[in-house]
Amino acid sequence: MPERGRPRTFDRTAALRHAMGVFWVQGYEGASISDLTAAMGINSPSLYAAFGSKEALFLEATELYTRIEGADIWLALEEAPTARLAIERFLQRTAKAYSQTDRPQGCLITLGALHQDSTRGAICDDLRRRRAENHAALRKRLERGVAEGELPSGFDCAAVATFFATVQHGMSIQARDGASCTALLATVAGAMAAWQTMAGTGAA
Amino acid sequence: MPERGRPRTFDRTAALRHAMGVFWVQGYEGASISDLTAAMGINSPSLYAAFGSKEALFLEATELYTRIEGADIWLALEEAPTARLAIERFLQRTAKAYSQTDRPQGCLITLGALHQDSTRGAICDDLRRRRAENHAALRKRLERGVAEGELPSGFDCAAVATFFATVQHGMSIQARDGASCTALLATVAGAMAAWQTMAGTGAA
DNA sequence: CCTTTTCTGTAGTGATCGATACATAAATAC
DNA sequence: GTATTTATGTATCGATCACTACAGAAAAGG
Repeated sequence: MPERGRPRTFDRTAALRHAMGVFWVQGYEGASISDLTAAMGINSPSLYAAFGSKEALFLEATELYTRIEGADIWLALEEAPTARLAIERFLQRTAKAYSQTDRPQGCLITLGALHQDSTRGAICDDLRRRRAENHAALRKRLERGVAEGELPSGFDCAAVATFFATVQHGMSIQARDGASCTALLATVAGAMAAWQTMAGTGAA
Repeated sequence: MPERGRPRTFDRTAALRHAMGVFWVQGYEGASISDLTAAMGINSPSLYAAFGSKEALFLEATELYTRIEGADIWLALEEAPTARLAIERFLQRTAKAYSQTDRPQGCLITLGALHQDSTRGAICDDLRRRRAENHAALRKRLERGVAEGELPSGFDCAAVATFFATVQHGMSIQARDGASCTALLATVAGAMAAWQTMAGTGAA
């Protein structure tokens, strides 16, 4: 525990939260160091001393985002008694969260860095990994549904997880285009309309 | 027809096509003038003389994209005999087009500029307008289905159009993450699984 | 006290951003 | 021919990019 030296005069976590907000609105490459330091209330040397680089700051911001903003959505998967309810509540919470007007619309993980270029492969890789984790969480919940007899044994959990993950990704773009919670819930209803067909026939 | 003056030494349309490819891969702000001129085989003064500005070049590139790359997908809507087949073929052509390996994955209109900032409001507005046009095309095809008796009179065409547009947007991100055509077709199957439920109950 | 360690603000670094000035080249108009 | 018009290549422009050198300030260790 390094208590030596001049103590930091700003709240590191609060600054990180502000940086997360900037990345959320503007994306990785759209957020300049000036934007970040202005929002964080510090000068650039403090940013580099505390976080290392813009890239490292972004990675910490996505980690915070996953923990703070994303947790509630994904908790729905575990808590719901059936796979069907789990998916439905997961999408409904997504609709609500993505359209809140007191924060940026859509998802930082989905929209943060879609265009790979030479300098930010690590950023894209990190976001892709997180998106893959989300897909895996959906698939595992569906597999639990199969194991518990709610879904037929031939159910293609991976394909259905891809479908619902794709819907969620699309909702990020709809939300970024200004879609209301009501509009997003209409999409959720559409996605859930697929459930009975898929659950009945063994999917896909 | 201005035949006066020194004639242009490059093919304007071919250069525009190359610029479109750069914007498609890297997005609006990810594509630098250097990237563009290198791909177009010209120097920056020629770019500005022929296209005016980076912003104007992008707008022309999206227009070309809509006309060349997007036409085939949207033609499916008009040609198919039923609304159901129209939507299904529309999504299937999307799956194929977005996953082609001889061009960038996903859609330029969807992925080109998702982060609004002060300098590129016109770009975002243009892409949003094109996305809105796509939504309107889907809605109109569904309304035709209602008019022709294929769909019930209470069918919520706008909401269902939103659902399928959202799926298509999500497919852009999946494709950008490396999803194969097969994987995208699984998502299409999922989306179409919703059809019979929506068509039977009056949707949403 | 003095040294060490760490943070802070000022003021930059070289690189690259989008966009141009300028002289020259190549066409038409007369 | 000369004048006019437009395109081209070189060589930038000021602004901003991500990042940092440096000196002073504020703490602990001795």
